[in-house]
Amino acid sequence: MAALNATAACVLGLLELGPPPPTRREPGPDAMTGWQINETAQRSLARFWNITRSQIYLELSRLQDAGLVVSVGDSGPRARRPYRITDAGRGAFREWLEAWAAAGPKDDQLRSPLLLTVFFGEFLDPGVVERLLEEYRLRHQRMLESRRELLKGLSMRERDSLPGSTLDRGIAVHETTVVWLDRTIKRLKSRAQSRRSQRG
Amino acid sequence: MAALNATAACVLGLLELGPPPPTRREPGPDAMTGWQINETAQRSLARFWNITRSQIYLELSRLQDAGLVVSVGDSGPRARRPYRITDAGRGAFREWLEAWAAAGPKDDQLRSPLLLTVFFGEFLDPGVVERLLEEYRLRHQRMLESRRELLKGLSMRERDSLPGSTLDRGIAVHETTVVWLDRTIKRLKSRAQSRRSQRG
DNA sequence: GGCCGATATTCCGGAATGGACGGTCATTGT
DNA sequence: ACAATGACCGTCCATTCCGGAATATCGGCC
Repeated sequence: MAALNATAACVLGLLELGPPPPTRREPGPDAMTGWQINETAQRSLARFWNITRSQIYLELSRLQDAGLVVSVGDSGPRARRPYRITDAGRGAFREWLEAWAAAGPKDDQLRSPLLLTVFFGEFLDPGVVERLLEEYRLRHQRMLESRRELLKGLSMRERDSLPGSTLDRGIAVHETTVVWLDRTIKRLKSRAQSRRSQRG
Repeated sequence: MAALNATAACVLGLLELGPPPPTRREPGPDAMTGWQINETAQRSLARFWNITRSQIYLELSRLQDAGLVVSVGDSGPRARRPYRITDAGRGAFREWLEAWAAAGPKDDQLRSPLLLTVFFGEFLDPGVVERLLEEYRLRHQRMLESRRELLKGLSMRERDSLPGSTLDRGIAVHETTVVWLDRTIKRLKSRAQSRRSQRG
């Protein structure tokens, strides 16, 4: 059987973790629809591992062909189709995860619109850059707060768990970003200042 | 003319910035080969905006078709083909950049093997996770140092420039990561500890 | 003069992206 | 009762992105 790709592995992983208890809706025990998988992914994984809906659905049908998930019969209302992970699926996921870990550390791949804009910022009007950075600051501040709320809602046990640590790191990065944005905005302003005084 | 994609825009931007003076080789003034563009990108952009060699070459020939770059005649030794940005290219880049900035803030897209492993870490042997995190720590520590070196090599003016700020942020993020890794490793160890004492 | 490693480009298959599209169901207003 | 609206849910598509294989040229070294 062909090796899993990252999205397929994540789908399996999320299925194995099962639907989050609070949101748990009809789709029987430990079954999730593509839509639910996507929602869950967006709330957890997506912060550090991008995933798209279309790819999730694609992988779900491939995983079904490979017998790693099964579509549970009662498709309920609408066209939604809940899937459950099989034993073969659990095995494949473990295998993938072990190979993944054994492959050793790999660099992050990032696409940061913020950093790209700053990098090419000298070609833009300083005022435009400054306004944009202020907007980013606000945005990161908000995210920071919302994630702190999230952390508050966790039990001690959850906070110390490995998935909990990923939240920790999100918070740290947002904090760092806000501080860095403040510094960068200040620099921009002082440069504008000195340019004005040179001219005047 | 069709809108530029991100890679095409980056190629134009890098061409406009021109080859870095120290490495400057034959390819006439302000001309760069695909290879050089890629090298430059990997040293600067790539930290926060992923780019692949194959896409660079693809976009170069498209940009040439669109008249935004020209291939300068003297292809020198080997099959290498230097390109220079045209006035139309400069215009297109400015346009793209302004539209990009005007579109407002956008979230980063990240693919972090480290975070993904931690997220699914409960399915792995704790020892394996711990070793892996140690390796990541070492790696980030090294990157941190190399980027600090880079910063030291910059003039005051360069350090305060917008591209210089992106370096700043890289340093901040690596620092944060090392601290977070230490914390996470410590937690892992203490969990192993308490599990052992429960059993014993 | 032949081999090797660095330079340089091309090509390809698969994965990822983002948005458009088309249905279905629940609610709400009339 | 019925229409309209909007939230659900899944599919599809064009394009971009990714990584590595294949290829070819050159410089230096024995």
